[in-house]
Amino acid sequence: MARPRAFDNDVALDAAVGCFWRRGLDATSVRDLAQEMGLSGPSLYNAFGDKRQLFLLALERYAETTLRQRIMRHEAMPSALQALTGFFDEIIDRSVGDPERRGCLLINSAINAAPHDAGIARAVAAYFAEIERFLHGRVLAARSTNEVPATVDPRDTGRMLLGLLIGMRVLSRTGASKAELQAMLRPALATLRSPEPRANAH
Amino acid sequence: MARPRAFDNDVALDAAVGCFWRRGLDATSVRDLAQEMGLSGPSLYNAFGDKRQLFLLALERYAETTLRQRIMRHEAMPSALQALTGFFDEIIDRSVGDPERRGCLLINSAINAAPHDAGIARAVAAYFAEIERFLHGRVLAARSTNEVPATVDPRDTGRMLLGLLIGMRVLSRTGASKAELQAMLRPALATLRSPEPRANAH
DNA sequence: GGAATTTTGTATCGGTCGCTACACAATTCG
DNA sequence: CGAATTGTGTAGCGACCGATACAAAATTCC
Repeated sequence: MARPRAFDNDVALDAAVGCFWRRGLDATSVRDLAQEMGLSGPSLYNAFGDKRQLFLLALERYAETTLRQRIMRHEAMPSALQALTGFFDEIIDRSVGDPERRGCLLINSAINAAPHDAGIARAVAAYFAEIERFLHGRVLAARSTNEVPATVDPRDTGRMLLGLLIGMRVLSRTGASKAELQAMLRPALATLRSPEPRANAH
Repeated sequence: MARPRAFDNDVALDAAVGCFWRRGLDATSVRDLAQEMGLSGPSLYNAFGDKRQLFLLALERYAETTLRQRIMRHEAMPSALQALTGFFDEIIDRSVGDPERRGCLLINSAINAAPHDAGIARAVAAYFAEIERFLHGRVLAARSTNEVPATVDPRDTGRMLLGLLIGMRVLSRTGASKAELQAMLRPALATLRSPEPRANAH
């Protein structure tokens, strides 16, 4: 009923995700965004509202294409314990495999956008809660199948793994090596695997 | 041999630390800094160089007055295990006790300043290394006095605790409660205290 | 083919950014 | 008391910021 758009919405959003991921909300200018998204000034405002709304849309796009997709893929695995280890292994690989060392957009946003904006803070907290729900759920599932001993507290352990995940992502942004990331994960996973050495020693 | 300065250097630096701590390097303007530090424009440049140099000085001031002071205080404790638990307890208290939820300046800087500035990245990595050295050293000391079993790997565990510390600081910036921070720490410290249940069960 | 509607590109708005030129004030040395 | 040196305050530099006015272009409905 009117002139059609000359760009693909999701492709443009992915480009915006890349900008915010690299430089954060404040350090990314609307001109940077427009250029990287392949559209010019007013088209951006016409399609995505102002810069803050575009940021929120980019956060949701990131959560959908990166976070939830990864969670669902690992929740479908038969072994809950392998889902946890595979989840972290994949994050390590993605972290050190990124030559730009962007870390995680959600975690970056928790630091540099959330404190000044209650709406962004609420969104980021909700995404964190999704991660924690996954971790907690997998620990719970692994316990129910005796992959993990009953002495492991699912809620506390889920939170610990979330904290460790965040720490790994921050350190990966400052250039931590794959070996360092694997090392810091090892004691935490060892807790899950064999907190009672006598039980599975042979 | 000339006109004396009308302000105290450290007092002004502490004010700069507060600015950068709350809002980060990019989001803090030189005008904000000058006002909060109680001096006007050119005096700031005359005394501290440009904004980036002031930021590096503020990082060092923060490390000296907050980080190293806390590390030395806990390294002086007779029990290395209590030094670790006390270190984390204090950080939890400081985190939830801060009404502005500023988190940790070093960690905030790792996210929003380090990626675009190799010098800042190097400084932040060095401060992280100081924390890791403390954590690693205390685990090592606790192991040598059998406060912690020999099965605990000091290097891996030190790195894990550093990652967990970072995660806690990030989550504290988004408004995590004291109970949540304590919960995520619990499984990690439990690993240190009793990784072999049969040994100290009674 | 118009009328209506939406997108696109140019040019630009007021505001803020980091930073500094310049004149003036305050101190030490002779 | 000058002379020399350093800190301070006013004013303003060019550059960039987020956001928009406006007209031309491209589509659908009739």
